[in-house]
Amino acid sequence: MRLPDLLDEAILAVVAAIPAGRLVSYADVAEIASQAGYACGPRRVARALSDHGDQVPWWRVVQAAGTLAEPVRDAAGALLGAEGIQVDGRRVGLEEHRWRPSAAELSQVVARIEYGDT
DNA sequence: CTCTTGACGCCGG
DNA sequence: TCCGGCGCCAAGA
Repeated sequence: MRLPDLLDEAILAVVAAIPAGRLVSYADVAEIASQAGYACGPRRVARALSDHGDQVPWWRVVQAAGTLAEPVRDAAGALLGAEGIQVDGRRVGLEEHRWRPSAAELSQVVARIEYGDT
């Protein structure tokens, strides 16, 4: 298990900030992290979660089309259902539950990154 | 250095 | 809607 680098920590901090019952896409996480000063793309987010996802609510991160990532489809579906999100087989309502961090929430994320807390 | 490999995304058909 | 194709980008081999 690789040790998380600085960018991983930033990505994890963003995911950790997603409220229960809300969703974001991999690209959203990449965008938020970039706004926080840690530029990266969706594929980088996917890898960070693949390596260290167990430390954060990874199931709140879904694909841009609202579909669940194949390798973790079942687990994600169960966890999301437990949070009251309707799971239609392989898809969820990303648009309806999408989380867009306010300026305040964004600065909180930045602070947690600086603090080194995930 | 090149090549493959993804928990991805966008655009066409 | 569902694919296929291509772009993207960092990590390993």
